[in-house]
Amino acid sequence: MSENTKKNLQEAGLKSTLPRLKIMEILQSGKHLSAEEIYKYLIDNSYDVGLATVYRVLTQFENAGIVIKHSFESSKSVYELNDSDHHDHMVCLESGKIIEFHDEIIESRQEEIAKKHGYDLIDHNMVLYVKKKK
Amino acid sequence: MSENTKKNLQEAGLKSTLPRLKIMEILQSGKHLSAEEIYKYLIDNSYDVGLATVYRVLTQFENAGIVIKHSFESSKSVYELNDSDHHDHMVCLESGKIIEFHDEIIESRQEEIAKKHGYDLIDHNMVLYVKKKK
DNA sequence: ATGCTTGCAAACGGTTTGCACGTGT
DNA sequence: ACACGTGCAAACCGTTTGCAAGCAT
Repeated sequence: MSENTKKNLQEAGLKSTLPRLKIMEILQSGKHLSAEEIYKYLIDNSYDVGLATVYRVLTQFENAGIVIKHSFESSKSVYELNDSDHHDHMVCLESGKIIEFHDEIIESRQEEIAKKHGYDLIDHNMVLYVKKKK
Repeated sequence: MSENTKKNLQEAGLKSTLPRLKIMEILQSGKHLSAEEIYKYLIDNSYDVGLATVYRVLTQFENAGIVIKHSFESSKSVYELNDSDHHDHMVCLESGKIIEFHDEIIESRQEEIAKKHGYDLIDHNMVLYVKKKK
C-alpha cells in the first residue's frame, strides 16, 4: 500500500517525502479531518511536522485531486481522501457526526436546473444539517 | 417603509439606531453583500460607521432571523435579507453572478434522505457552481 | 548537484472583543 | 437615568508566506 501511495504522489509530480506519506496514511482512515487535527495526530505520535507543512501538503493534494476540502462549519476546513465516487454530506447538529450519501435524483435535478438557466453545472456543494429523529 | 423597519427592529429587541436602519436599507437591494461592501457603501455615502459595528449588526440580524449569512467563497461571508421564502444559489465561476432558485423535488428528496438515515432535516446548504453554456 | 520541501516565525485577512464614550427610550 | 449601542484599536484564529536549512532524485 505504501508503494502505491508513493507512486500516486510521483504521478502527481510530488516527491514522496515522509510528511506527505504520513499525511496520506492518516487520510486513509476515511475521516474528515482538519489540518490541525492531522498536525496534532502527527505530533502525538512523535512525528515532528510543522503545521505549515500540513497545510501545504493538503493544498497540494487538493490541487492534485487527491483530497477534497470542505467547510462544514464556517471557520475551519476539513479534508477527506477523494475516493473519486462522489458523495454529499449530512452533519448531525448534536453529535457532529458526518454521514455520507449519494442521490442520483438530486444530482440529475441539479444538472437540469443549471441547464434551465443557461449554465453548465461544474460542481456543487450540498450539506444537510440534521438531528437524530426522536 | 422605514417605519416598518423600525418596528421590525424593535420586535427583535433591537433599538432602532441609525447604523441599523442604514444597514437594513442597504440590504433591501436584494443583493448578496459582504460586511466590507456594506461598510464601504456607508462610508462612500458619507455615513461614518465602524466596520465592527457592521459586523455586530449583521450578527444580530442573523440571530434575529432578519438576514441569512452565506459563505460562497471560502474566505468572506455575504449576507442577504431573509425574505422567508427559501431559495438556494447558483454561482457563476466566471462572472461571480449569483442566481437564486428553488426546487421542490430536491427539497423533498433531502427530507427523505435524512429520514432514511434516521434523522430530521433541520437545515441545508446547497450551492451550484456553474459556467455560462457555450 | 539541483531544485523541490521543510520548519520556523512573521504576516495575513476576515472577524471579534475590551473599553470608554455616545445615544435611544 | 439607564441600559444598550458605538467607534477605535488591539486581539483573534485559521491559513499563507519568506527565508534559510534539509532532503529526494
